[in-house]
Amino acid sequence: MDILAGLNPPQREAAEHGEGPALVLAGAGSGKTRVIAYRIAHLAQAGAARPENILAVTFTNKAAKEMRERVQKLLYAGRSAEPLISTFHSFCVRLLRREIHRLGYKRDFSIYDTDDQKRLVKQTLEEMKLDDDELKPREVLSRISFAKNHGVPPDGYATRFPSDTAQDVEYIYERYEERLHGSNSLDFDDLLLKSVAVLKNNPDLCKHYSNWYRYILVDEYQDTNRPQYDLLRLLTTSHDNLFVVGDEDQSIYKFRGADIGNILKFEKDFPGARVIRLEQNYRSCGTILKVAGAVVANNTERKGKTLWTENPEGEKVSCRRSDTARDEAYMVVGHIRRTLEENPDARVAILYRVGALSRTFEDVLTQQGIPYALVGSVAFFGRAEVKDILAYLRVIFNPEDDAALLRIVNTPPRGIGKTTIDALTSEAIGKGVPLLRLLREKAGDPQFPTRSAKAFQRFLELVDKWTAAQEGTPVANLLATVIQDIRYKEMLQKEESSPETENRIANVEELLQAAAESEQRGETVAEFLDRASLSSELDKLDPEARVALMTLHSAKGLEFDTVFLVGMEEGLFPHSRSSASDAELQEERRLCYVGITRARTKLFVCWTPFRKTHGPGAGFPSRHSRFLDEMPGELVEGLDAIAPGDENVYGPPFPQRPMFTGGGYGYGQHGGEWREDRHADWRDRAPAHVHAVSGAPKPVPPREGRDDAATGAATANQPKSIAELKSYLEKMQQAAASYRPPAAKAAADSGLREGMRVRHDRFGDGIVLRRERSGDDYKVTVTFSLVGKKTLVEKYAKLQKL
DNA sequence: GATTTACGCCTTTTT
DNA sequence: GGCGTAAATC
Repeated sequence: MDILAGLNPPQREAAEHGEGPALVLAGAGSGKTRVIAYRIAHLAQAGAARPENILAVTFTNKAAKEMRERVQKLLYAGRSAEPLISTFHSFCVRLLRREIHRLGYKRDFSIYDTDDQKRLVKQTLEEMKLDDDELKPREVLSRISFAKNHGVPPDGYATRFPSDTAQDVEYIYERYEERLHGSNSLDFDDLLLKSVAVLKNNPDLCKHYSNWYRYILVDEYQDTNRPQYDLLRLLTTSHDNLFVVGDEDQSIYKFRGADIGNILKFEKDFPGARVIRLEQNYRSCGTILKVAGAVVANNTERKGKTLWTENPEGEKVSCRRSDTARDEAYMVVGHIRRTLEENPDARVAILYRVGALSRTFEDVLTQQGIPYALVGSVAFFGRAEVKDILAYLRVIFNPEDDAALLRIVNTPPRGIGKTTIDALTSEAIGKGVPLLRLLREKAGDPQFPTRSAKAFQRFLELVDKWTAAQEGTPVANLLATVIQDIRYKEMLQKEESSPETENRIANVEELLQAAAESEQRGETVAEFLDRASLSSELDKLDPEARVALMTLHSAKGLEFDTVFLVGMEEGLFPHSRSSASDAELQEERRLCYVGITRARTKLFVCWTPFRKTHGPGAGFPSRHSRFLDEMPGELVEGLDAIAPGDENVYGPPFPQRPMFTGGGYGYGQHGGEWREDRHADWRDRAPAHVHAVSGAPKPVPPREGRDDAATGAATANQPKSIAELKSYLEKMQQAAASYRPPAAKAAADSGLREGMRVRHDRFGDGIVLRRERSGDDYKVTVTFSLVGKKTLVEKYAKLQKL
């Protein structure tokens, strides 16, 4: 059977490509996963390579899993050997578990997550007696990560990246690396870097792996970073059968070190590379594709390709302006409701730039009883209770894992307090000795305070007991013993008794279940821990879910019938923190492109001038996203709500500026020049744009070229007349008035009394237990039938009397 | 040393 | 309105 029969000519050309490098430029929805899967199957079936000599790398577990399933469908099931299809990170872990001893680590190394990393940096900061106002752990970490990924060792840091804090960072970086190594642990970056190092330092080993993996395929090549690139180079030392698939227009991980240059210069890096373009899109309607193309055409950093489709043109894209974020949510959910009524099998997604936007949509969906799947909250393995238990396992497995030990040494509380820990930690660091070993010394040290020593002894006895039992005990049983010994569930119950507790206990149970399943699959403890470290929330997105909520980043690679792109506002999208340079702006635009191209048949783009950022009172109107301006007016219905007017009525167009976080933004006129003024009140200035002007919708005039000024493309959204300006101002004022927190009224007298039955948006129905003054507001304690007792601030709770 | 309360910050994106 | 850390209190 010709397994390639279902492919179009360029897809087929790619799948049949023989030896040598190849670059497949695959536009959104052009079937790139398909091409990789078919190529793997083809290589194996045509006898070019044995399956086990094929390596395919992806970025997410989800993509790897999908790929595996597709390949399995194409090849006969039940082969003894299978191609290795894995993420970069799991491939590296696999490699390192075998080879890391060559770098002076033990094979039982731990993988530090962000929490662990932060803890480490924080300790060093404390030790240095530095205000963490000056240097935030997160910032330090990202600078360290940046240095590591650019091959800059600690002692070269300050010279290479001079700044007033560079010396401090260099010092922290140095300690950080020392302690990581001292804990026999690797951080995320290390997984790649150490893999590269081990291959680089051992040419024979490198050759061995390169010989083994005769054919290497890479998905999402545009997202590779420098170490990933280095790794691929090393793995291709004895051949150049590197087949990469990517789309420069979907490169959205620069902040994480992805280097779009890798895909742009592939042909230079791998001379003789065959380049294949996949430009036929099988996913979206013509209109959606054109809109996406028009937006991304504003980017300069691209190889350029034009997607086309045989799909119908479809409906116009709909642009919706709402008065508030809540209205936006109601509007979107209303559409979803109708969509699902028409077609219960439809798959719908709400996509946003920042995760914080999900809440309002969750509220409204819950309220209306529409089930949804949220990607990106706290992942299962990120839950505190799960991490606690796993930390126990980590310590048993790698006794040098200080970060894990610090996490569990007083969880549950066993009388080993912060002061004691701090003292011991600095001593351990000073001596360069793992914390657990120091604990052992102290437990037997007669000079040490007996109370603490006793506590240590009890703790160590447990650890020793588990360590002894580890061999030959199934992980799940081991974990069950741990949980019992430390009375973990009891601790959870003691902490708080609410539905949340049950949830936590359920999570602990689920972890045991996961351990048992892992065991059944024949995985080792290490493999179980590795999977926990490398898994993410996206991996378990229910593909059956009708409504999915996620960030634009998470949405890459997915597709939906209907997509709502919400929060299309300047400052939010493009995000203010990503609008400083043209390169960042281009990345935001690619993100927008990714969002648009997720939609199969219908796309909504939504915005509101009044999105409450944080806390009440910061209500400055925001401008609609410039990406809306970049969409062709004739393909988008509803754009006229942001009606452009005559260009010259009120002088030059207002410059577009990012929104500044922290205090709203505004523009004030000073000395005849528009400039940013964070404190300018919007009422004091002419509006930057007009919307919802009654009647006279005017098509958006064609935009000619781009204004490449540093401030971004200036657009013409001017009020058309004084009358319109007035009505605009009135609208704004009305909106602002209704925008005040309900507090003002509530504080006067909400009429709430103890014993009353009330309803809460999220918590459901309940009874007021207590109501007491607090400042110029009331605090109410309510027992909800669903979630139990909660104390709420009346002005925020928006309780409805029943 | 542990628990409770207050405050300040938040909002990039994540293998 | 939530979360995490710092300060206050037992």
